[in-house]
Amino acid sequence: MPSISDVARHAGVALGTVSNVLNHPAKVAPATLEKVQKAIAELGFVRNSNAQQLAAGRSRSVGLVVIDISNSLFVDIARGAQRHAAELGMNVLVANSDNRIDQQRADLDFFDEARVSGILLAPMEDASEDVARIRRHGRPTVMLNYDTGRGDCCQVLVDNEEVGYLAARHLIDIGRTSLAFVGGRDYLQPVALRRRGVRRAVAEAGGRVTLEEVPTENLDPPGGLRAAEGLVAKVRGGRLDGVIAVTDLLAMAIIQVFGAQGVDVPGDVAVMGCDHNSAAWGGMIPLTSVQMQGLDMGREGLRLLLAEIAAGPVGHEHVTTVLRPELVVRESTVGRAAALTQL
Amino acid sequence: MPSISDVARHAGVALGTVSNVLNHPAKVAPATLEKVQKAIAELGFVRNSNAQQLAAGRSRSVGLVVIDISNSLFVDIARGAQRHAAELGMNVLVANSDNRIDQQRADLDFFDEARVSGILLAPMEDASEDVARIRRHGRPTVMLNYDTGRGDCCQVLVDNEEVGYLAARHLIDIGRTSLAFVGGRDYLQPVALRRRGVRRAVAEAGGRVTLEEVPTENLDPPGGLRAAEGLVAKVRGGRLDGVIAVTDLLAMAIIQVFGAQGVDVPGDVAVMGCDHNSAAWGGMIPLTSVQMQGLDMGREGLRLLLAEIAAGPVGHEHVTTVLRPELVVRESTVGRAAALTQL
DNA sequence: GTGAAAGCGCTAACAT
DNA sequence: ATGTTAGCGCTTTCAC
Repeated sequence: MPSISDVARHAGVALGTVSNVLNHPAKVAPATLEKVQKAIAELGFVRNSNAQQLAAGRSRSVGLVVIDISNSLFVDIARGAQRHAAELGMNVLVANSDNRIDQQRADLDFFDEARVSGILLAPMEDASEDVARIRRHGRPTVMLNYDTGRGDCCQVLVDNEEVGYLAARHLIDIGRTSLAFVGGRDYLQPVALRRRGVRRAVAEAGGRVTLEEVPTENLDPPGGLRAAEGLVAKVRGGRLDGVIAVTDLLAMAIIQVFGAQGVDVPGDVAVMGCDHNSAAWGGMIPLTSVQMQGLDMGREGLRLLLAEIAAGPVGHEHVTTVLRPELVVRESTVGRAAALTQL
Repeated sequence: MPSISDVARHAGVALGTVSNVLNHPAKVAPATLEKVQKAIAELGFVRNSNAQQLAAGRSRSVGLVVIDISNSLFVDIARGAQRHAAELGMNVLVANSDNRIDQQRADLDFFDEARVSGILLAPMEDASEDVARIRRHGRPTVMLNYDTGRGDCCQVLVDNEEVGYLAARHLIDIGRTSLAFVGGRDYLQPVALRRRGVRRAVAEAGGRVTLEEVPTENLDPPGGLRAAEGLVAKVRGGRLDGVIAVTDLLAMAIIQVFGAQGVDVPGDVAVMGCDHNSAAWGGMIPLTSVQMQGLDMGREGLRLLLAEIAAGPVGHEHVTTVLRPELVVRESTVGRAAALTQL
C-alpha cells in the first residue's frame, strides 16, 4: 500500500507537506493542497492509523467492553455511545466478553495495548483490579451500569432502587395486593437495590399490600422454573396476585410455568420483569418491565469519558450520573386489551 | 508508560532480547527470560500494539462490520466469529453501522486504516464498490448473509429459498390451505428468494393449497399494519388461514392488527415470520419463524477469512458456504398447548 | 508555506 | 543466546 512518502513523491512535494494536508490543511497553499489531494486519490492512499497513533501519541478511539452483547441493554449502550461518538468524529470499538470474566480481562488489555484514549466498561461483577491496572496506565475508564461504591471513577448508573419501586408501584396501582419478589441473593447489586425499592413501595401502601420474598439460585430461566412451582399453589389459594421478577428472563420462565399449569396471566396473577431485556421477549406473553435507558447510558458514559480525557489526570473530579428508569407496561400485567391501548 | 527499552534497561539486557521474550521466548535462555519477565511485571509494561503492528506488518485482528447490531442475527454472527477467533488467539473488532450506509463505509475505512488482517462484512445492500476498494488494498473480505452474485469474494449465506420453503411447508403441514406471502418488492435478495421457496412448497402441494402474494412498501411494522388490514376480511371470509411474513417484524405487526380486530391467531389464521429476529419477540404471541444460523455464519465466515489470509492473494479460490436454515415452531402457528410440548 | 530530520515503540535481520 | 541496527509510516519541531 502506498505510504505518505509515495504520495509526496507523486505530488512532487515534501513528506511533511503531505502530513500537513492530512492534519492541518489550513497551513497549506491551495495549489499545493490540490496537487497533494490529487496524488492521494490517484494512488489510493489510505493512512496507516497505527503509524499515526504511534507518532502522534494519541488516539481518536475509545474502547467499550460489554459483558454480554446478547443482552439488549448492552446493545443499547453501544449504540448510544457510538452515535454520540460519530457526532464528535470519534470512534467506539466494541468488545464483547461473552459473559466470561477472563475474556473481559483480555478485552481490557487489548484496548490498553491499542492505546485507546479511554475505556467504557459495562461489567457484571466487580472488576476493580483490572480497572485499577488500566487507570494506572493513565487510561481514563468510565463504569457503566455498575456502582463500584468507591467513587474511584466516573459512573453512569440507573437508579435500581427506583426500578424496584416502579415495578411494585405498578402492581399496586393496578390493584394487586399480595405480591412476591422473586430474585437471587443480594450479592448482585441490582438485585439488592431493586429489592429495597420493592419494599419501599410496599411499605408506602401501608398494611393493604403484602410482600413475600422468594429466593432463587440463579437469575436465569431454570431458576425461575423452580421458584414458580412453589408459587402456583399460592395463586390458586388466592394468596398471591402479583409477581415481580428481578430479571425479565426469570419472569419469562415463571410465566411459562404458570401457563403450563393453567394459571392465567395476568388474570389470576400479574407478572413483571425489571430489566427490559429483549432476550426475554420470546415468552408466552409480552412482559411488563422497566426500561434501563441503555442509549442514554452509552451517550452519557462517552460524554464523561471525553471530559476526563480532556481534563487530564489532574483537575478531574469523578462524577456519577444516575439515570431515571421508566416503566414499560405490556400484557403480562394488564392483559391484552389494556396493553393495546398503550400502543 | 514504560517501553520495551525501559524494560531492557531495568533487566540489564538488550532491547532485542526483550522483544524475543515477547515474541519468541523459546529463543531466550531460561535465566534471562525470568529476569526480563520480572522487569516487565515490576514496570507494569504493556506492549504497544500500534508499534508492534507497524513493525511487524501484520495484525492479529480482523474487523467485523454489521449493518445493525440491534438485529439479533448480527449479534449471533459477532458471537460466532468472536468465539472462533478466541480459540485461535485472534481478535474480532466489531463495528456497528447502525443502518446507515455512510457509517458502513466509515467503518470499512476505519478497519482499512487500522490495517486489520481481514474484514467480515454483513451488509444489507450491495456494497461492492466499498468492498472492491478494500480488497484492492490487499485486505481479504468475506461477505456474510449477502450474496454478491459475482463470486468475487468468499461468502457465507443461508439458503433463503429454503427459508421460504420451510415456512410454507410448515403451514401446509399443519393443515393450512389458503396462504398469503406478505413481503416487499424483490429488490432485496432475501425477499425474492424466500418468495421463490414459498412458491415451490405450494406448487408441491398440488392444487390443494392456494397462495396469494401481498406486496408491502417496507419490511417494518408500519408496512405490516397496512397489509394486515386488507387481510382481515379474507380471514373472516374463510379465504385465508395461513400468513408467511417475509420478516418477523412484519409478522409481529400483522398479528397485532389481527389481535386488535378480534381475529384469533393461530385459531383463525396462523402467522409466521422468516428471520427469527429477537427484536420482533415483543409481539402478542411468540412467533414461529426460521432460524438464520448466525453463530455458524460468524464462525464459518471467520474460518474462510483466515483461510484466505493464509493463502495470500494468489492461490486462493473464493468459496461460498450455504447454511441450512431451521424451522422454529412457536405459538403463532400451533397455539399455546402445542407450542409448550415443543419446549 | 515548505522541506529536512528526529523520533514514536517495536520487529527482525544480522552480527557477535 | 544476546546485542546491534535498520526500518515500519507517520507527526512534529525547526530551519529555510
